[in-house]
Amino acid sequence: MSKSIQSIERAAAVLRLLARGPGRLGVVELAGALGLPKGTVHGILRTLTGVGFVEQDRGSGKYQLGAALLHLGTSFLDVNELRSRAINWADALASRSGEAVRIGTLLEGRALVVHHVFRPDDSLQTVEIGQLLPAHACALGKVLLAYDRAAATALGRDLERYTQRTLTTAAGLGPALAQVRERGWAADVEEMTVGVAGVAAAIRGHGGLVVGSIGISGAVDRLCDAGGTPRAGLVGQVQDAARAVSRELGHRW
Amino acid sequence: MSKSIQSIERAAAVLRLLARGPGRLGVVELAGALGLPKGTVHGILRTLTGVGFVEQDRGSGKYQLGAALLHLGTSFLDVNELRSRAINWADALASRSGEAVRIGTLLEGRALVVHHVFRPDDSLQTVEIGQLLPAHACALGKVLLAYDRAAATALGRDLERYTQRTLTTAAGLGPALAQVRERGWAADVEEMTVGVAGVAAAIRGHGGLVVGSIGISGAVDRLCDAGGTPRAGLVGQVQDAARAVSRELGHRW
DNA sequence: CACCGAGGTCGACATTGTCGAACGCCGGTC
DNA sequence: GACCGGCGTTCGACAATGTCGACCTCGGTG
Repeated sequence: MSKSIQSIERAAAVLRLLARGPGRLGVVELAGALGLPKGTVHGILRTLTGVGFVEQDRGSGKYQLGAALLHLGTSFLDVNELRSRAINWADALASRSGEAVRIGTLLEGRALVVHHVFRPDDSLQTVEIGQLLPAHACALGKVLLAYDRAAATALGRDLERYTQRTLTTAAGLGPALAQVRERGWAADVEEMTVGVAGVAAAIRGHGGLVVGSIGISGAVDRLCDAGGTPRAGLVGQVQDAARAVSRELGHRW
Repeated sequence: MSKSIQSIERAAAVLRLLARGPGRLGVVELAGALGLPKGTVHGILRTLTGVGFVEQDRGSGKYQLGAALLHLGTSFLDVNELRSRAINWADALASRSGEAVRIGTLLEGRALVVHHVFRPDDSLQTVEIGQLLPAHACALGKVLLAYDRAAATALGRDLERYTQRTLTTAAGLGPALAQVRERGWAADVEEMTVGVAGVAAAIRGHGGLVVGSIGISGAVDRLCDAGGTPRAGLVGQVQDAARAVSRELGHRW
């Protein structure tokens, strides 16, 4: 691959920083984070503001993400083949299992939620589409890591801890991923949130490459038996759904 | 405002084209639409692919939007003040009125849905957050146009027709917007979809500037009386909600 | 099998973005 | 209330940078 266009890469880096940072950021903060002169960063921000990707807060003068990105994001959902092919199967899995279903794909070493079906009861739930989950602490992400060696090694040694049970070392995660490959499914039991567990399996595309993952998540005592192991019936349902989506994407078993 | 950075503007134009076009687009299609040599467009696409804003379909070689945009879009929702301040009031309006609630803001002359609360029953409904609605054919959009002369004039004379009742001329829309300003609320009765009506009112920010709109939409026979006029009670509820959000944003009445 | 059109590459050119210094503004502080 | 420091912003000279069109490779087609 030849050279990339510098200014566009920098603009993308600015947007990524604004997405990560909790709120608004100033010119000098961004310049510091990127190691660029503030004049340069200001020019990028001016342009991004012009196209609606960034908005400036009047008064504080700081910058935040702009509305145009929201439309781009949902437009992505419209054309994303993984999602559109999987929607029906996700609905079916949700009603059969009685749990919330999510579909994930790998983005920058984390699991991006591209689809989300609520648990089929009337409880309060929020849409999680577009969220980035820590790959090492959820079933959805473990599946993705298990079949993407590059992403798994790029995570580094020390992983962020969310609960007592989070796998926080490469040494601990490696065997877990091997087990995922062996069994064909992944689980997370209170590794990200206390009281919550998940089960997921891989979705494969044309050439057998893993392009995403589908899984359920919910209260530990519904998903797992007394020993803390995911119920076999649910695991089977998840695997069936993953296979069905894979077949729909053109993968031959 | 000084000069903007050319390559970033072009990259944004590419993304906008990809978002508009229903599916994937090729290098030459994009180059043709932008009036640029294809070598240049290819360089932009290569860079956008590198940062994850664009994905290339293996096999066809065509390009589509990338996953990174989804996360940026939802990150925008997290920091958007209009949305975060309005969420509680939107929920309240939905349960009081019994209808679906949407909050909109102006983007490129159309109404961008930044929040959406389902109608409080168990019917099948899809999330509309991120959608761009035609401003001239929905209550949400009419409110925004009524208080933004620049956007209203930029629409041009001939507007797209969706139903028999769509206002398709500037001559027809002008008085309608004047009426919105006068009454303080807007309505659309089967102007975008047959059988569906909507009512909306303006949300004002700090300085009294209109920053968005909030409204309900649903079946005509629920929202309107026999004469096809929105029920006064519902109009009042929408106006109350709009006022409440405005107050929360710092607007003094 | 030649042809067309697709996506992709390459290198010379000068346009284009970069950079650092200087400006104006605001809010603190002494 | 004069000062200072920090912010976002502007400006212009320089050269690094992206642009552009010709060229390449590959599939599908008549």
